Amino acid sequence: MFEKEQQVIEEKIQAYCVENDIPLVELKWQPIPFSGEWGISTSFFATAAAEAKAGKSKGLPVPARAQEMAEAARQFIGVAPGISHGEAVKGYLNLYFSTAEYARRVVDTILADGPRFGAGHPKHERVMVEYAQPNTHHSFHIGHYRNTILGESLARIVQFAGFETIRASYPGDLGLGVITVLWAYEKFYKGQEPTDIHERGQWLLKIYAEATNLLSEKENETSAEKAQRETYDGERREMYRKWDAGDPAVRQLWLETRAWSLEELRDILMLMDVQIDVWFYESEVDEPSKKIVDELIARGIASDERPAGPVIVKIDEKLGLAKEKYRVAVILRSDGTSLYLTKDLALARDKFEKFQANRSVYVVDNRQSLHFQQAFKILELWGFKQAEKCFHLAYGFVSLPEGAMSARRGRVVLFKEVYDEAIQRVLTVIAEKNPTMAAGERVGVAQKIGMGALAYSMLSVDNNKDMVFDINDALSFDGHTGPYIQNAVVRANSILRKSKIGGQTAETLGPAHFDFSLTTHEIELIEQMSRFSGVVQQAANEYRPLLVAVYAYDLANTFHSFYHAVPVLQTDDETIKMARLRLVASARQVLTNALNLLAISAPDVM
RNA sequence: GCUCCCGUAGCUCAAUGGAUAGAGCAGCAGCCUUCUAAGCUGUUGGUUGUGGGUUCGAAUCCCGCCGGGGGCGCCA
Repeated sequence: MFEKEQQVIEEKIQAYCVENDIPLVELKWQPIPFSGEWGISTSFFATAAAEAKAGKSKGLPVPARAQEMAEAARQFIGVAPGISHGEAVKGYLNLYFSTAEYARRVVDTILADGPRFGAGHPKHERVMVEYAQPNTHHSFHIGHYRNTILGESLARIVQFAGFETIRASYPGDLGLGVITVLWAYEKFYKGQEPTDIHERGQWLLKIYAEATNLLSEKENETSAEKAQRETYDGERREMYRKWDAGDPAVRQLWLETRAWSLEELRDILMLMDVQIDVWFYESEVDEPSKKIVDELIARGIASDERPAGPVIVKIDEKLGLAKEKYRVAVILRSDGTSLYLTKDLALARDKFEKFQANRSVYVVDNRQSLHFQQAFKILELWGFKQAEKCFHLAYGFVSLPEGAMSARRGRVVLFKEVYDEAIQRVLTVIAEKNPTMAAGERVGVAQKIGMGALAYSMLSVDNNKDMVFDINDALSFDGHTGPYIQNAVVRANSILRKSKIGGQTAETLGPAHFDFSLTTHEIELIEQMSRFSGVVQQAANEYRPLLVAVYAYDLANTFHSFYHAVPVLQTDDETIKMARLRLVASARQVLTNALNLLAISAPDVM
């Protein structure tokens, strides 16, 4: 936020080094990492080490020489604009800001920029983020939720950082699993249909689990049971064949039941405040993907082993690798039908060519790492330049305390169940903690808090870590949680609500003066808020919503401490009161902006 | 066999080459006639799985080993 001042100082340090024949390596600035102190610092270790290597050192150990340089640089810089004083400590040069001036500038900027505070400059680059890829004919479970909240948060962060952003969903509407549901529905449940959107979606999952059970080989099964099972399987295969041949009745049934799943999905996305820009369906890239296979065969990249075997790409061999790494990938079944991998080839191309993406991020769990490595390598072999702009953002999969989730066995935790439970639990807490809250307001508040708790529990764990979903942890409202951060916003609100002065609010009152003795709580608050845009950029560059989640918590923590220790409305001095009111309004704004990047909104009261 | 991910306080997790490895939960001791106690303050708790290496400096990078999980020719 203070680029100009920083640049002036950098130039001075560079001048100092030139004058003294010091090979300056880098100037990496970081905030002074001590709470309640405000400024920037840089170390001289790298430069001192470089000097020693170049044989220019005077025989001093690196740390001592770094300290010497820091001290000399401090003296050389002397008086710099915006800097109150400097100090050289343990090889670091610490420069402290002129508090009053910066405090005012930070607060004024936040209140002027409002919801845009922290946003990056336009990057003139378009990023497509693909997430929310549940299979149809199943129901949306808590693993899909991790995927979706991660993708949505990433999309918001990338967009806020200044990239043009396209949100893409890719439901799996094809394959044996889907056909299994169609078969069982037609055979056992035809004509039935629950009316509620969620009941209907969940019912399909139940049918799937039942059907899988009927079709699985049992231990000690009798010959009659075996015959029964094989008959069923034959019927299912026949259903698949009909689908592939475009049989109107089967296609009609497929579209109808698919719509049930998609309606449920859209309803959940609405609850999550997710708006998808582009819907891809596996069924739509099915045909185009087969054409790519033909081309790969024609160009000798793929080997066609039909009819005895499938169409394969021997990736390691093509790359001339000695050890097996990308293996052999099957890109077309021997019967000519496409696979998941086949379709991803066509989809990748469409993303860049039809939607003019410059980068393509796939938010998919880490069990599919090999799949994407293969897909990207095949694209590369095919000569598709943008293959290098494809990035698989892998995240650890979600399991349950009793083991992995399994749709087949019906052992899943559905998102909707957790959502309903969340609201019930929050309503209980409201009844206990805020009994005066208006009845009509409670459900809306409960939704925000419940969703905040859930979202934060997912986003506050780094994406590459596997996670065991425990509903009690996920719906905790104390400590390191979403509601803790929401509560900071609510407390700020409460102060501001009571602060109205002649119809004016803290935002509309003019600039406040901070030239009084600030407490460490105030300094820390201002320091953290000034770092927000840097956090956004880093999170966008590294595709890591976690960084924003951590930031939001730290800021809320600082605000809670401030709230407890520093009086605002009870301050007698009007100047200080104004300044603090604007500080509170700023904190509320930055917290709100950060929460928004996590797809969390704070209620007005809680 | 090959390959990917993980291992940090009793538990769940931060810190990804820099200053004193930090939070939450659990435990202990305090704080509501004072802007919302879903909060605040204090405190207990660490040989960062292990052995080497690189570096002025390693939880972080490299190699080996141990432990856990995932993936590997016609599932998605």
